Parts: sequence; C-alpha cells; structure tokens
Amino acid sequence: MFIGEYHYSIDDKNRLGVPVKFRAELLKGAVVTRGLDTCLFLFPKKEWAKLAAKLSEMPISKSKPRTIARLMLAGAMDVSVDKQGRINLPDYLRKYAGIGKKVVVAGLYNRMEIWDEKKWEAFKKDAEEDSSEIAEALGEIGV
Amino acid sequence: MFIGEYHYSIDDKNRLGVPVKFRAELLKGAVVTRGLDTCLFLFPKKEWAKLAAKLSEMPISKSKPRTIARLMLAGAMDVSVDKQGRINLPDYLRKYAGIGKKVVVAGLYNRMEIWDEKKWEAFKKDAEEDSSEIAEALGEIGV
DNA sequence: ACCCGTTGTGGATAACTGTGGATAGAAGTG
DNA sequence: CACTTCTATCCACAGTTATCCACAACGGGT
Repeated sequence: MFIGEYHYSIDDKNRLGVPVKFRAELLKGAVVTRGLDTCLFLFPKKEWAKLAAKLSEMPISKSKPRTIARLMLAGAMDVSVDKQGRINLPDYLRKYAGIGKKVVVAGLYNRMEIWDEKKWEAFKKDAEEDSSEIAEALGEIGV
Repeated sequence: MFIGEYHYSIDDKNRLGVPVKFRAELLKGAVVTRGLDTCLFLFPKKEWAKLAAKLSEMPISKSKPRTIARLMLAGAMDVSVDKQGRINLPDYLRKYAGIGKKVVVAGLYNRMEIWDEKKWEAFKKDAEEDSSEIAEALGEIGV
C-alpha cells in the first residue's frame, strides 16, 4: 500500500527518485501515465494491467471513449527503477504535468501520483480551505 | 502491449522508424491501414487478422459499415520492418493522414497509431481540456 | 559523541538508437 | 535488349540514453 508525501528533485538527466518504501513494489515493473488535475499516475505493473485491459475494451467506434483510451494508453510509458531507485519521465509527460525540478511523489493506496511541487502546494492549499466540503464527501462514503 | 508516445521523422525515402519496444512484435508481419480521426492504424499480423474478420462480417446491406469496411480493408497494406527498424508508408496513406516529416507513433494496447505531429498535438490539446470526462470515465472503470 | 549504514544526488563511461547515405537488385521504358 | 529509374538492403556515424560507480549529507543506534 502506497501512502505518504515525499519530496524529490529531478536532475539534469530527467531522473526522479522514488521513495524507498515503494521501490520493491516497482522493481517488478511500473507504468506512468497521465493523471487528473495535471499530475501523473504511477502504477505498479499489476495495477496497470488491470486498468489497461479495461481501457482497451472501450468501444473504438465512439468518439469520446476512443479519445480517453488514446490519452491514457498513448500517454503511458514503461519505466524501470535503476540501481539508485530512480525512474525516467518521458518529456511529453513532464510537459503535460508542468513538472519542473522540484517534485512531489504521493502515495495513494494502489498508485502513486507525481506532481510539480508548486502545483501540489497550490492544490493542497485549495483543498484545505474546502475542508467542509471534504467532510461532506467523507460522510457520503461512510466515515 | 503497445503503450506510449514516440516521435520520429520520415526521411527522404519514406522510411519511418518504429519504437524499439514494438519491433519484435512486428517482425512477424504487420499491416497499416486507414484509421479514425485522420491517423493510420498499424497492427501486428495477428491483431489485423482478428479485425479483418470482424470487418468482413459487417452487414453489407448497410451503408456506413460498408464504407468503413471498404476504407479499412482496401486501405490496408502489408509492411515489413527493415534491419534498422523502419517501415515504408504507401503514398495514399500518407496523403490520407496528412503526414508530413514529423510523425508520432502511439501505442494503444493492441495496435499502434501513426499521426502527423501537428495533428497529434492539436488532438491532445483539445482532448486534455475535457478532463472532467476523463475523470468520469476513469471512475467508471474503477480508478 | 562517534560510528556506521542508508539515501539523495552528481558524474563518467559504454551501449544503443535515430538518421543519413551507398550499393545492388528489380522494374519500367524506349 | 540496353539503359534508366526506383526500390530495398546494408553499412556507418553521431547524438543520446542507460548503466555503473562515487561521494556527501543525514539519521539511528550504541
């Protein structure tokens, strides 16, 4: 299970460290792809396989499902963890997520998210201000 | 599984590189044909066989399925990968997809798509603006 | 307080890949 | 049949990427 918030910096060669706790799970293979709210999703291979299978079943005949499958599948990229526990992000994903030098890696149960640090802080700020709405949402799922 | 976005350029002899990860799959034979949204589809032989079978079963009595079957079947062309991992696109397909020098090859699970770079960027730009729809779709498939 | 293991980050070298050109064979033309 | 044109296969190089190694900062434990 992935939880927590970790701060890293990307070096000149596009290498991004992954939290030590997560590395074992990613050694078997991992996939990054487009996420929501301009972040990237990072899945261990197994989780990705489930998602990809579902995406591939979307009807190719209809325009919107076709578009979504394109963004998520074509947006995806296999990544491998090097000996120092780092991965490489493809340029087009960095650009998509507006990722600069400072990065946040967040654990979200069965996936990780990769954020530009500034965007992450901004997101947190907004979210914390809306805490009453969050409380409501929690009620809806029975907490 | 084909995933990811790769950028290549077509040289003076109509040769287009194919991502290294995909080459093994294509060595056994491959087929390009007309795709949807002004791109080209590139299938490994096996996947093409499945699709061709489905296309041939489409009701010949109805106009639109007939048209699609014609475009995709008659548009199809066998391609082979050379020692450097390149294929040759027939002129009529390049023209159909408006493909210039800069090209994007995208992996979409069981097929690849070939796009003119500018068209691809335009497509992405439009699609990414509808992020709410992506969120919905992802919710439905359990992310 | 000191030592030792761990972790984040930077750099160097070797392997790979993208792209251009050259040559030999095939096809088309007068 | 001779000649030209085009296509396909092969080779070569430069730029990039990946792998390996090294070091400094940090933290925990004795």
